[in-house]
Amino acid sequence: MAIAAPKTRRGETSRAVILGAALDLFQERGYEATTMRAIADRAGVSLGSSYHYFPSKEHLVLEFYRHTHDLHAEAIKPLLAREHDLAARLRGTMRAVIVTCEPFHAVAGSIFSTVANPASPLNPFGAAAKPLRDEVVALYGEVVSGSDARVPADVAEMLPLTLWLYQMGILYFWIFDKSPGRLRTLEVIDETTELIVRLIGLANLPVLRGSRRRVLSLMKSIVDRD
Amino acid sequence: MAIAAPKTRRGETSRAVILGAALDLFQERGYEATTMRAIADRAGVSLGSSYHYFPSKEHLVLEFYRHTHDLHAEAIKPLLAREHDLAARLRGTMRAVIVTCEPFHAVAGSIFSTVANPASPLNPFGAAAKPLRDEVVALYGEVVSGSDARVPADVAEMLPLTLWLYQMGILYFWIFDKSPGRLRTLEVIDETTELIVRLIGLANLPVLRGSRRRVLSLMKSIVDRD
DNA sequence: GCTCTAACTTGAACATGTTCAAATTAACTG
DNA sequence: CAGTTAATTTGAACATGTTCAAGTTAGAGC
Repeated sequence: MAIAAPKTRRGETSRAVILGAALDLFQERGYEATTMRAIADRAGVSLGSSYHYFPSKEHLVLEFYRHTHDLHAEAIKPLLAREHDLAARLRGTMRAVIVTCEPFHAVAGSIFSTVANPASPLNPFGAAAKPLRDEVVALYGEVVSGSDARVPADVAEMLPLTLWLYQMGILYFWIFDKSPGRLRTLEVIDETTELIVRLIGLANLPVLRGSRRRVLSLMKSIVDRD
Repeated sequence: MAIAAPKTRRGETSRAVILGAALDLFQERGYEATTMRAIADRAGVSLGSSYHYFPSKEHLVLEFYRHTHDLHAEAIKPLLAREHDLAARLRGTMRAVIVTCEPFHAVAGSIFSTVANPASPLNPFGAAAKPLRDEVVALYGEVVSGSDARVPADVAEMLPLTLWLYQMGILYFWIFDKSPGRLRTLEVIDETTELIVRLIGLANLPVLRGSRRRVLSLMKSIVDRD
């Protein structure tokens, strides 16, 4: 059920032109208001041709995801190279998510819900999304490992995955955010990233050690089971 | 955009019979596989008639929500009357959620995603869902207030809302749970409810007081803003 | 250059959520 | 009981995601 890879140069061109049209239209009109016929028209191909490359309208969303992830990863490269304070790295990374996704704010809601469906092949927890999910988790791994913070090994193991979840939470908040310049979300990012880093620092307190072990082993069992 | 209330006895009957057919079919075939035509057929009315009472297929879901909430509230009454230990109350309440929703497990995925859409009138954070949301939050308020746990006032204020969110998280986990008898989710409930209660107990620790204040004021500002 | 095959393209056809103008029903008024 | 009106009911029509059988193209092998 994977997206069929083009086998010829003509195919590659068609695929690219369809995807480009889709991304444009999603941005212009939103996900639901963009019809497959409109995408085909804009791309200059027939309706059926679109379905040759993308099994469904939803599958175009996965490409949309990849597109924004690539933009995001590119955007934070300088930050990750320069900055070594964990709070600053995390804050910068999250801010960049928001900034990168801003052009798609209007679309994001319907996309989010489309993708939240566990039956959807595009569900972030599912198999089809694994390559991209792994990339995103790895990116957060780099945010942590490239910092000078001393993170206990058991925490460090689960942290990237946790931050990936955290990013989804922030994105869901951002979808609802109607404040000018999405300042509200930026405030929440500043506040929560600092809290997260502080909490990591507290994880070594003797009183918290028991709970921490339980939280981590619970998370581990959930991840491993799937 | 609210659901049109019937004005005559005939109307009441029609509405009830349509809703009943929808709930049955959702259970039998799932949300997506249930067509509006099938609902109308089963109810013995015409397609257009269904739309007279329910503006969209999604609106039928809200009724579905209310239905399960009522079942749930009824199911935990004895527990809440008898038990006063917070952990036990919370555990029992969450277990009852899963048990109550079990017949709808197959449907729950698509419903969840439908409802997760911020543009949907049924979004749990939106206006249309407010009456039901308030009821659910109030129920968790009772879970807390009826217990003998000593909860700091500022924590107690945000706790019901937090538990409502927690319930949604558990439900999302449950949707993915394919273990026999949904035992996996029950385990997670047992583990997390205990962690929550323990965390509440820790909230008074001097080292945590600062973070606690910040978390709570952040949550408060988010809730008040909306 | 010819043939063959796989890749690609096409548009009609289908299913389903939704809309709407017209028809029907029931209840109230005189 | 006749007339009026509002509620209800109907089914045809529309838009859009998706499928598919048939047609077209381009490149590999000879």
